[in-house]
Amino acid sequence: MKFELLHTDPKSNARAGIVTTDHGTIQTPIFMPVGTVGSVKGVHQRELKQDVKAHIILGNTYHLYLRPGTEILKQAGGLHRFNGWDKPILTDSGGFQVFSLSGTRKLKEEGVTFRSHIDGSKHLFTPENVVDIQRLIGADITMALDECTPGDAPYDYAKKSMEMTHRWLTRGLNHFRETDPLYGYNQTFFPIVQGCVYPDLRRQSAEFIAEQNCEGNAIGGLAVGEPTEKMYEMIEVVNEILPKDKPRYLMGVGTPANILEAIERGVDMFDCVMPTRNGRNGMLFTLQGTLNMHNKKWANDFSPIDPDGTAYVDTAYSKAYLRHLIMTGELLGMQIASIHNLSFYVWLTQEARKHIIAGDFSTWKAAIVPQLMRRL
RNA sequence: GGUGCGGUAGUUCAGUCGGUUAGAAUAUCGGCCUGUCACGCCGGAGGUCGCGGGUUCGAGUCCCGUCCGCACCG
Repeated sequence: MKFELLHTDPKSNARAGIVTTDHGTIQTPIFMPVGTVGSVKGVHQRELKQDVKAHIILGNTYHLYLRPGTEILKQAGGLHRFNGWDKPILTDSGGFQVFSLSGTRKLKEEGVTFRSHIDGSKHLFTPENVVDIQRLIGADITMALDECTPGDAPYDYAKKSMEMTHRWLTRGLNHFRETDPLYGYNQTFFPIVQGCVYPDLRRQSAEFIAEQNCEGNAIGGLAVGEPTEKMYEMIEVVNEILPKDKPRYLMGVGTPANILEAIERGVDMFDCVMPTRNGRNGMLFTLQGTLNMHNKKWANDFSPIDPDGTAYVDTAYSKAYLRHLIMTGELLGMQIASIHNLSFYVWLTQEARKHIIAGDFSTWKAAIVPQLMRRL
């Protein structure tokens, strides 16, 4: 993997760059659609390319390991061959599941024991075997196993957790460097900054992560319950330390406004389930603000879903029709909403990129953030 | 015409031996969702218990009448 930094905004830390992988390039800043089990829910690969214009999608180690399992993925020749997506893929390590499945897991120095949410069976994830699984999945960008601490974790817990995440990182990275890709193209490995909402821990973590000299770095443990301003503050603290010549990936964030604020603070890559999950649940993100398609006021609004939108669905269908589909639980409604939201998210990051290159990012951002936060 | 069963929220239905403010599902209205256990979750509103009498301290519940629906028998 290679990263080329093209422009930095003179008035902020916003950057435009290009990540090059063996499966193609990624124009940063970029939003990456989440495809947990090897599918971006409700959106097929052709739409991801033609409408959403995704540069890269995610998969999840925990979910893919449980189903279909590594044996099938190996037989398939990796996830790209399995799901027909020939552009870059990034896999999360399962670190988020350490957080989200906290009711059914046990943390130890060795790793984390999960109880499968599907059949209750027990599985051990270690920093090393998570590398092995991601080798088998064949993601272009793999992630270290971390503990994503909740936003309200006490200082002592956050510190201990961060230190373990660092020890896990050393083990995972060593194992990654000792092993080879399986399918004839390169893979890379991103470490993850933790430290909760505590600036000194975040600095300490960012310094440790920066020392590893990986090809890209991630910021984790944010948007997990802490106030939004704390999140922005932590991004600033961390990005003062993370190397400028490597891409920075803010994991799991966020709303359109969150993303622009993070871009302004020097983040290059994002992923979030919001555009797909909230889309399936009837929420639309647009440049004018968010719409709840459940609201009665759209029932007879025959105007296009999003007149400013760039996707086919934005003008092909009316709000009234989309509301009808959502209210009747039609799969097509979820598909249209997902395609619209993902298109908007990718468009938004690419628009940010254009403004960074043009040199007017900050004024553009300041003008549209209040719009994005409106509720229509 | 007779007999039986039924009539409770917009809809489909629970409702104990007669006992506090008649419940559920669904629909509807509104909210939530941040490295997906998530086509999910939370909440609001919605009732002259077909109608009219009666018994009772108290009736959706028991009795009488009546209307409507369904089934069966003439």
